[in-house]
Amino acid sequence: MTKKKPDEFQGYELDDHVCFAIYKANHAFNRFYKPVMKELGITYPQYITLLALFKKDHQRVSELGECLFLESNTLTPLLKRLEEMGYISRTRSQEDERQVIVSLSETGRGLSDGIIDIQQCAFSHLDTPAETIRQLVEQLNEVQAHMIKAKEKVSG
Amino acid sequence: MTKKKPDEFQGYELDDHVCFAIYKANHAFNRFYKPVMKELGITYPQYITLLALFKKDHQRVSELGECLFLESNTLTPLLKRLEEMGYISRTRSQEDERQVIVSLSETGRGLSDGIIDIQQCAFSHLDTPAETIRQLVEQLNEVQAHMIKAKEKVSG
DNA sequence: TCAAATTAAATCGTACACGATTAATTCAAA
DNA sequence: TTTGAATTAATCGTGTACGATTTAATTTGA
Repeated sequence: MTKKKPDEFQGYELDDHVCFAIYKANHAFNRFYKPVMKELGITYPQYITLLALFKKDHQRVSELGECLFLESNTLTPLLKRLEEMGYISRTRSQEDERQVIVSLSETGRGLSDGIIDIQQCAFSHLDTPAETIRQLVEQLNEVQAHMIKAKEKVSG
Repeated sequence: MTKKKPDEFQGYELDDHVCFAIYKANHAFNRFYKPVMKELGITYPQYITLLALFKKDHQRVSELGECLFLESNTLTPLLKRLEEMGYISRTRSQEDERQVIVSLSETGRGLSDGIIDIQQCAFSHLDTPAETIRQLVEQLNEVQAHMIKAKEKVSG
């Protein structure tokens, strides 16, 4: 019986801390962006989705899903809300009626100004050298890649 | 008119990438842990909650909320599910009837063995030197702290 | 050519997240 | 001591997430 008792349980410190540190940081970004995005009338996931459309307009639902790591079960209702608010349009492709093309409306494009201001604000508050942030992003992407591989190995 | 047009929109690269990198890494951990936790009959948030209880048993709901960054509106239903499954008990405090004390059951404590194995598996798949991970965690905690401060300044 | 396999999105059920409100208890000040 | 403020959970409504299934359109192969 080499297992620790619950009262002494610390978990495997490092992984425990990485996953929890990421959980906390993600929480913090959510909580920062949520109220400021509310002033634009959108949620944080809707903001992330719009960013993807700012970068590349007229994407299919599955294309958007690939870059956001979401599927139609999550995206469809989210996109319907953005459509109801008039920020995007959803139209069936002519060539392939199965595909739905998501496009920014004029109003939707107009959100980019407010979003730029908010991003600038967030970045300035990070108060961290650009190079440090660049390295952090690189490391996070590595961790992400490793965990995706881990998932494939462990549970398909 | 110095603002970029949507087609050229890149956002403020660094913040954009940090928040998105964290979003993606969090996703990856979620997707790794979800199926393996399912074999134990629990969800990822329930796993995080149990970790907090392994570290300190008999916490109040608000105490748990502080370390998990969650409030009763999220925790109450989650804890009720853990109680229904027999992993914890929820009892009103004798001294202060407003407080609910959350305690691990024998079965709940028994989960720690399986959880240790899973954490070991996750950590080994990270395939990264301990010191590197330690630094990453530190940086993430700094980013988190900065964003919490940013939120306070920007939207109370 | 036309039925079977494949693909894309939508739908459904369950479980978080969270702002806002409510209910019950305790504390505190007049 | 008694009313009003403060505290603690719980409740409610909306919006993600996601596994599993369904529907509709396209592709493939006999």
